[in-house]
Amino acid sequence: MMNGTNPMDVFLSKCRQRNLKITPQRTAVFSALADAEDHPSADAVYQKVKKEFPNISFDTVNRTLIVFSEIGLAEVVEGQGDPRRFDPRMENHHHFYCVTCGKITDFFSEELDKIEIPTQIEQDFTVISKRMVLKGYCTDCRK
Amino acid sequence: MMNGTNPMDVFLSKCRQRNLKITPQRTAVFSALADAEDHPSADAVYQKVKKEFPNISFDTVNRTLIVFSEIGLAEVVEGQGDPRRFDPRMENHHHFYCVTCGKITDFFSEELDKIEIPTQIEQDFTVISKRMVLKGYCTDCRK
DNA sequence: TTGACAAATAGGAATCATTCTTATATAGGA
DNA sequence: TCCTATATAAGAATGATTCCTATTTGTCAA
Ligand SMILES: [Mn+2]
Ligand SMILES: [Mn+2]
Ligand SMILES: [Zn+2]
Ligand SMILES: [Zn+2]
Repeated sequence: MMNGTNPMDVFLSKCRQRNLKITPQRTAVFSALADAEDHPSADAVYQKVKKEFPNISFDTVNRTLIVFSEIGLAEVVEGQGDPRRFDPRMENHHHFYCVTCGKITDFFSEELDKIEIPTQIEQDFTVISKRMVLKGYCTDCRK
Repeated sequence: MMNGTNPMDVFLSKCRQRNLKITPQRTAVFSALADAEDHPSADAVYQKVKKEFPNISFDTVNRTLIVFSEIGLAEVVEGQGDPRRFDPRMENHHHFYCVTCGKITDFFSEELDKIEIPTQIEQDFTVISKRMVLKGYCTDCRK
């Protein structure tokens, strides 16, 4: 049998691997996150999903997102003490963070990906991800 | 008249520049932060300062730290939706974040500092800082 | 040195995000 | 279809941060 590689198939197979039930709520949260381009907070995802499931609770959305981050369907990205923000994009990439509006913009750079981590760090720690985080003003916020 | 370059002198001159009153509380918060090596949260700084000023309020510490970050005496560093963490070290440097215990370890690398930001990003945004953020397990947390 | 006043503070309330608790509902295998 | 481990909704509890306001204080000009 063939296993597609579209996001929904990945979701289904990851859930089955982990014996996580495929509930309508979980599926809806996944779709909402997968579609998001804006590194949404749990509350932002909740607002989206609520349109389809008016009765869903914030707790379910939040818990589900954390589960996703645990099983490799999303990643929790760096914030500034703001609510957690979730990133559905699992490819290696980098972030620009606007200090005015808080928007996080993805960008890609093979150059940056190639960067060598200093030997000392590699020795002392087990590195599982690396990312360049830029801060500054986005197009909208610089006048 | 000579202007020292030790941290306390920098603090005093920045405050005077901005017409910020030099209060015992502000001074104590600065000292506590300047001594910290652990990217403390506002609450961590509060606990330290309280030993010297038992009556200081959390709000004063928190507000003061935010002021410091606004006038270039500290920087708010990336967290994970945890409370804000503050970094008194203003030299360009990089971070290793332990996903288990949350400890943030500084490291330096001229190599990383030299990295070129992609032209597209430079065009679209005004970049004010760049930092490599590594995630993984620290010495204590990897078994 | 003193007085005036803008700025800063303490303390507590309010807000906001997150996590916990528990009674109920349900997905998925037997 | 039935059973049971999981998942859910709802709301309480927690934790961090910010706001509010009466009071205090650093600074400067007289
Ligand atoms: Mn991203
Ligand atoms: Mn640092
Ligand atoms: Zn912006
Ligand atoms: Zn650790």
